[in-house]
Amino acid sequence: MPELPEVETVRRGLEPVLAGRVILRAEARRPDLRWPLPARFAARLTGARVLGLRRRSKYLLADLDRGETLIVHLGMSGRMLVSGLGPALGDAPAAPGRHDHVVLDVEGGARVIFNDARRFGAMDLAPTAGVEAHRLLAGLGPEPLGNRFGAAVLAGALSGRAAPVKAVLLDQRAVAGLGNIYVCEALWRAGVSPLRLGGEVTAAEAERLVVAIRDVLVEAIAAGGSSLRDHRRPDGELGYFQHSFAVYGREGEPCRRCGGEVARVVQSGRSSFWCPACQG
DNA sequence: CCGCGATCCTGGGGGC
DNA sequence: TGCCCCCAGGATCGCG
Repeated sequence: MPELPEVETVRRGLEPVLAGRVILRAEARRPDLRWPLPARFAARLTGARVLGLRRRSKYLLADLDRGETLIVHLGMSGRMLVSGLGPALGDAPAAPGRHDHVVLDVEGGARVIFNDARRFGAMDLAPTAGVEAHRLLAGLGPEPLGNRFGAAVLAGALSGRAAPVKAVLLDQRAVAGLGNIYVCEALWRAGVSPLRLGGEVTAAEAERLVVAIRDVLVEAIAAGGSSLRDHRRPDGELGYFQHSFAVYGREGEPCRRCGGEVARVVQSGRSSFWCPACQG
């Protein structure tokens, strides 16, 4: 599910609930997520104060006052849901249900539940110092909205690659945080076919791709992400960027630029949506 | 090293 | 209503 804009939306929703607060109680209801939860997971969280919430690519990082950082990946279907904000809001802490794998009760009465039907999500705890060297984070490329990403960096990642540009953009080592939706949308905005080989992408196209990637991510974050099936904001509300898709999920519908028909092609098992008329 | 198919898991939607 | 097949926002692993 969640690509960078959805994870950033979750981070922003959790921050006011978690930042500066003590986790009074933690419960691991199912330890077998994508990988097993680390030893003494609940005990290491219980009593810890959350110093702040960061995002790296599609990972949420909660820094704790004990020198550890909670690393969270939402996988395909993961959600972080907040309840218990108080009777004034008509909201009592939700009783954990099916697929609610981790429950955090926070100082002040809020409850944060990690729900993940498919269990492709993951959590781990690691020392805050050097957390960027954690095995899940070490190989990630630059943040697309950060200063270390640009046309030269992208061109370098594409250069010499025989894989389609679609695959290179999905590979988190080239640039970190894009998934199937935003790669399709960025390629459409840049006028580049997903089928083009990485090594055949010109410098001008790489520049257009950088602009397109940044624009689509910024717009999607402002919309609270895209809610197709699984994505929810922590307050349960939906994102609405799905209404702005130019190509994703629009096979057979008219291209918003040229009126041609949006096509779908499967590349390494994932659907690519594109306009053959205006993506060369 | 590179590219790609298979794989983990569950649920929703469409067709019959 | 029920069943079956296909599809899904991710990322790793192993094979050729």
